[in-house]
Amino acid sequence: MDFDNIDEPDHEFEEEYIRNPKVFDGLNPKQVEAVECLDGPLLIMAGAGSGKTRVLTCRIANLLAHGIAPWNILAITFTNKAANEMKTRAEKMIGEPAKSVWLSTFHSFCAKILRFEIEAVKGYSKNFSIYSTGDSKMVIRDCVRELELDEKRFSSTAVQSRISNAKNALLNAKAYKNAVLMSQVQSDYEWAVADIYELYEKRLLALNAMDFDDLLLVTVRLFENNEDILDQYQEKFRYILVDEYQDTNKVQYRLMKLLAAKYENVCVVGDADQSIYGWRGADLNNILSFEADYPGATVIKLEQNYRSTKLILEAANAVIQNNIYRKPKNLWTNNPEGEKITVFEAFTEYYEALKIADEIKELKSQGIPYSDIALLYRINAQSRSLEEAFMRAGIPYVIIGGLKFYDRLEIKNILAYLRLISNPQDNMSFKRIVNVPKRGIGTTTIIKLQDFAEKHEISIFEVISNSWLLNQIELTPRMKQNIRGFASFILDCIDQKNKLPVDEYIKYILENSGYMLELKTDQKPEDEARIENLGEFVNVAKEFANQNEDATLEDFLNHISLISDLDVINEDENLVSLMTVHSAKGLEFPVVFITGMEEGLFPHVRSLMDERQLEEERRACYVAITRAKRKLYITHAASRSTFGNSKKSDCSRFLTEIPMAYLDVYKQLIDKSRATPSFINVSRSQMPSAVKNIAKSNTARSKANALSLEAKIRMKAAKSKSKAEINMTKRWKQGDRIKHKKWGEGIVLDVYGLGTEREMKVKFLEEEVGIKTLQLKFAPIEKLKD
DNA sequence: GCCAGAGTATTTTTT
DNA sequence: ATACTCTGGC
Repeated sequence: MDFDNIDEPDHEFEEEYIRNPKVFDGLNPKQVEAVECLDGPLLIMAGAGSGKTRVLTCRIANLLAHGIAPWNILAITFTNKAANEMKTRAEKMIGEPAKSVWLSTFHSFCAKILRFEIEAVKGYSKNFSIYSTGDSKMVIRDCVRELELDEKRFSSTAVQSRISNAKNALLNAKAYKNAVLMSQVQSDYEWAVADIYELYEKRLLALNAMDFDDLLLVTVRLFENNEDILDQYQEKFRYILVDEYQDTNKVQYRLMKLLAAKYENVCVVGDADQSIYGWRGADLNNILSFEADYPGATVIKLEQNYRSTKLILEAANAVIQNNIYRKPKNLWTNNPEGEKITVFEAFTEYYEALKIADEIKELKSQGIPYSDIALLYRINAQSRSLEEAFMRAGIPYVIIGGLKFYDRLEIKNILAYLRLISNPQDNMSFKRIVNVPKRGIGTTTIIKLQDFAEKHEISIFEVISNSWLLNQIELTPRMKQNIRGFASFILDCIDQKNKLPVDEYIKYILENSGYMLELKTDQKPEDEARIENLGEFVNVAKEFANQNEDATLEDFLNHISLISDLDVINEDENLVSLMTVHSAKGLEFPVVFITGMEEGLFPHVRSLMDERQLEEERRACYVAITRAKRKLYITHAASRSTFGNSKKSDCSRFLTEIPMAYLDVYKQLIDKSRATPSFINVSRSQMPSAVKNIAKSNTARSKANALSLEAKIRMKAAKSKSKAEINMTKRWKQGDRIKHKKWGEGIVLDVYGLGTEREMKVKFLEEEVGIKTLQLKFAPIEKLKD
């Protein structure tokens, strides 16, 4: 393989653009334009691999070069990974001042603001706890129980997602209740959810805790209700950059809108084709209506891809073209053509994994390091079979995301200690560790304490740390002794707080609580790993303490609550990376395997019913393909087992959307005598006669699939045509400018529905008209030229 | 209060 | 297939 020049960008830019060679070095004209445009609203439409991060980093550098103070710049990303990446790159380029730029995720940005300003929000104090999804589910479960609702019907997962959606749409419990009241279909389910939400909201407040969504929601409320505070931050963040803007939801949109309102120096970067977070409220309209939002905004398109080979990029384009709700664009590359995409079709996921492991060993022997290779899958559960095969083959790997750091029991426990110490109101944390290690304080006792605390509207910890209160409760003297022992330990810890560096402090807690001792003495098989993980946790704390010298316990908790995995990808370690397609966003690898390319898995079953969701799946597939720089593998299994029983599965429609000419297809042969599965090439060029028939049927099937898909699209078009209205024959798409007889000019935000039911959402320029939904068969509209 | 064994939901994607 | 919750006996 000859890819040596693949990372080298064009040097065609004009001399006059070069002011600061450091800032503009190696950028193409479009990129330079983006880096140069510092003032006013700016939308950068950055295709996959078009050097987006680089442009953002250079733009920050350029702001600094123009004398803008680093603390006046706010850069928001979606994941910690992206934030870290940009931080490192900025520091490399700019040095020390880069450290003073506020560069963080939406969530940690809000957490930071709230630690400063929370006093302005009624009911919260600055040592509030941040609850992960798991924590908040527990609170919800308690609420459901208290309301005596059916726990099966109102599972914490289902309710939590409803509440989360509501919060992402800027609805608090009261607003949600109103929305249910106003809606035509008032299901009893929604009513109950509204009740749960109300109680949940109340509970969190009493616990002095926020869930992830609250961080954003409360910050928005804070700014909305306190003009002076908002003004202060508008002044502070005079320059704002938002990455992955296509993934912002309503709350995030509002937050940015508020912060940018004064100076409008807001630069957003995104790619509508890479929007894959619709399920958590991401609203494509945010990016599509940016120009309408900020009249006079500059728009720059970055369409040159520096990442992938021509063939990979073409394959990605071929797939994404099947999306109907999409603005066409032209992503191109100067990179070499590259190798064909290799496709493996195995019998089962077991063989699929085995074959991949085999191939990776082969790549390794060709001199490709493990760290150049990534395995992508649609759902986390797929990682298991892959892991097994890797372990057997002795291939070192790392799973990115997935098993979350704070989801491990021992980490949850030590975090609960820290949270209780920091925020004694936090009853959830209290309950988690009051009997870890075993202190003889069981559920019955805890319920007694909790009932008493609730009756007097105080926290459980307040009850047990006060002998007089404790004596009001009927308990055996022995039990009281146990409880007092626990209380005095926590009080002692509170006393010690911030006297030691966090890592030392954690060690102190682990030793003196007796938790470590219990893990060491109990001969449970999993304890060894738990001790190791706790050791790792101490290391993380140490790292944190070293980097943030006078950081408090709260700062540490803040940091740790918002980190999903042990983010720091050890780049020096030579490991194959395993991750979901979603967590691969923003990353790139020389060699990529996309696994489980099957109908029902990718696209996932739950998206098959809805066209919009299916298109989101296709975008996810587009993201997956465009992660690959040089070599792409796509694998699928003819049968896959879920919940223990195996089911036949067809190859993914997305795979059939890639022209056969780009593919090199291998099928598994029936050969039970071998330990390793054997595969045979069935691509037309070198087809052995023995398998010709298989290959034929395979090709025929692909063609049939492709045909039927095309036919479907044509049918849709025909259907709309048959209704003869002028509007229906036109191809309306997002971003079109239109004129309405009554409401004047507007921008199409969304077109959906089929045939005569086809509708579109339009944002009209006239302020009081706002956003309307129009039925295409009736609406008196005409298209305006761009 | 504790534990073992039965019973059950779980699998979309993340901060 | 596995991880979590619930139950009943000690």
